[in-house]
Amino acid sequence: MRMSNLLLPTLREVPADAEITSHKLMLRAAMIRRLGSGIYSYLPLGLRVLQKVEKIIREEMNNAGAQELLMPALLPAEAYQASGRWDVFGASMFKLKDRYDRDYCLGPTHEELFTQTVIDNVKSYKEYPMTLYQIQTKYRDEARPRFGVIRSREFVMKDAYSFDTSDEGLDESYKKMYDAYNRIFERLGLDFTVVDADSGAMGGSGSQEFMVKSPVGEDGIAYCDCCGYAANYEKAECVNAPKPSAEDGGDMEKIHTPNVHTIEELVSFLGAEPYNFAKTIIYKADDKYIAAMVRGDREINEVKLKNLVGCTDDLELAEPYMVRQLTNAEVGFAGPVGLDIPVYVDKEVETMKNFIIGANETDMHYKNVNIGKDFTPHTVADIRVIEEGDACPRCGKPIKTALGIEVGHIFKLGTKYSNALGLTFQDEDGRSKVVTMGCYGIGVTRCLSAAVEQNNDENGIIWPVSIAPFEAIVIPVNAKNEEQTEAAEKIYNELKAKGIDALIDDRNERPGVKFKDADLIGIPVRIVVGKKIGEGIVEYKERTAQTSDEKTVEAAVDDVVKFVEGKR
RNA sequence: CGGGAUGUGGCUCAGUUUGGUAGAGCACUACGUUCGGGACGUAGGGGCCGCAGGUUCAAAUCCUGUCAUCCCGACCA
Repeated sequence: MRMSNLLLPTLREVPADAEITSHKLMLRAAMIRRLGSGIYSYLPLGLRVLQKVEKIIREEMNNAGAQELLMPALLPAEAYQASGRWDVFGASMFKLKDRYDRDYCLGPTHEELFTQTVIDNVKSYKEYPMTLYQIQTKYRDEARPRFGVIRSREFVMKDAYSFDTSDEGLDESYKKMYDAYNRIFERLGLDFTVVDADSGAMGGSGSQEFMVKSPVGEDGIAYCDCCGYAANYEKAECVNAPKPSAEDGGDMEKIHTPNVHTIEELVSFLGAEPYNFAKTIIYKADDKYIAAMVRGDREINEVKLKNLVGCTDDLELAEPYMVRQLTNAEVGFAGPVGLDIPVYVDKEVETMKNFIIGANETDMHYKNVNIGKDFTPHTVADIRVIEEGDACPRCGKPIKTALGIEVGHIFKLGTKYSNALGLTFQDEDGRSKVVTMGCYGIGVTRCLSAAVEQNNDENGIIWPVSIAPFEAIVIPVNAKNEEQTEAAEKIYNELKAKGIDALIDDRNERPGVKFKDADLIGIPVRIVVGKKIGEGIVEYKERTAQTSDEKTVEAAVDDVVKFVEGKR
């Protein structure tokens, strides 16, 4: 590609609406442009990267035996109504009507459609197992689009679905996808971690996420360097870490604690430690109210709690007026004693003796409280958020935590959708049996952001060769020097003849501008044709994170072409 | 959906407090000088100041409403 013909409006200044590095760089490098909140256009450079990512995904999916097809994005409501997700997705789904007032949506994910396709076209056990996939634009009306294409409302997703006649078959199909995903993200040049995950709204039994560790990640992950355990915060199992009890060992006693609402205030007022206190939070679960208790220095894991309670809508904090009504006190004094709603207690609280709780009375707490003696929990379970330094649930060593960008997620769905929609197959014995499913997603456009987020320096993007928009750029230093431009054209043509994605900066710009743009858009190899071309010598340089202290290397023209070839 | 902020040429922003003919830098066009890390000079083009009402002799500026965008939280590839 000739740079003089390329739509590449690079920006010197950072657009004001970009916050994180990858978003800023993708805008500056003219990969994307914003059209609305969470809606982006891909300019030629961005599209090239997108297509390279898609190509890698296709190759690995095809190698794993999956078949590509393409579904519509505009979907009649029926399929989603049948599975119940028309309501479950609710506000997150873009819904619209046609001229006859019929309901449609823009597809947020396609379990229903793939399931229906198999129902319509596959009958016999002989045709299983089968894995189908597509790379397609998805639509989700996100509550808060953010960070450029990391969380956008229109995005490209690779979604795959496996169909098996047995649980063992599902395990096998799942493993194939798991392996393919590892190869894909390795080829994309991402530094990623596979974590156990909650299966959330998708339903089903097991699920894992592919996380790119990054400070701008939206998910918390806990991992152990010793045994390799890794899990999303939502899922990470917690191990009790008992702390010393308060010394006072008498019976439960009500104490006056004026204007003490928070744990911190309580700590300084009573001279106790946060872990001597158990906090009680009132939640609204569907149309019911429940209470949840964790130790004072812990946080409630709402995903675990929601799964435990089994509510279908979102679990949310109870409204303040309801807290007042249920506890007969101002917010901040809730406790389990005398509370007329189910109390879910974190298992760590069971290790506590003589602790302090709210007394359901303004400005009052109880001390010397003990489970069993003073109140009875509805349920005791793991409902807290894991913390850095907690014991690893597998090997007991201290756990580490990080933030991650979720680039892939794989699920064992089981029979959730096949049951709901009626996907069965006829077995050898002529009986009708239910198909078991898996589903496997990759946020394709999100991968671009993740790659940029992980690979950049103060000068711009540093693309891994596998997904770089161009593999090499040829820069004649002086556009008006014929010897230089001719030599540059020759190298460019040789690179192209060898099938290398090459770019030539044939613009009549000063060298500084060309160098800055080449760095910004992150081309892996830069070839500069300058003054020494008379001696048959050009320079080349690799774009790496160590750009500043890496030397350019002089070489003969032919050697440079060979070098670029060797980088692939 | 709660909390905070911002809307002025393609991009970054000043001007709003205290109403009085719309500004700068970058980008763009032409010419000239330059040419190894985002050059310089001269001359140009481009904005109903988010939108709609209102107050006023006069509104980017004051008032009301509305829309949009971003950030912080609850949700997800």
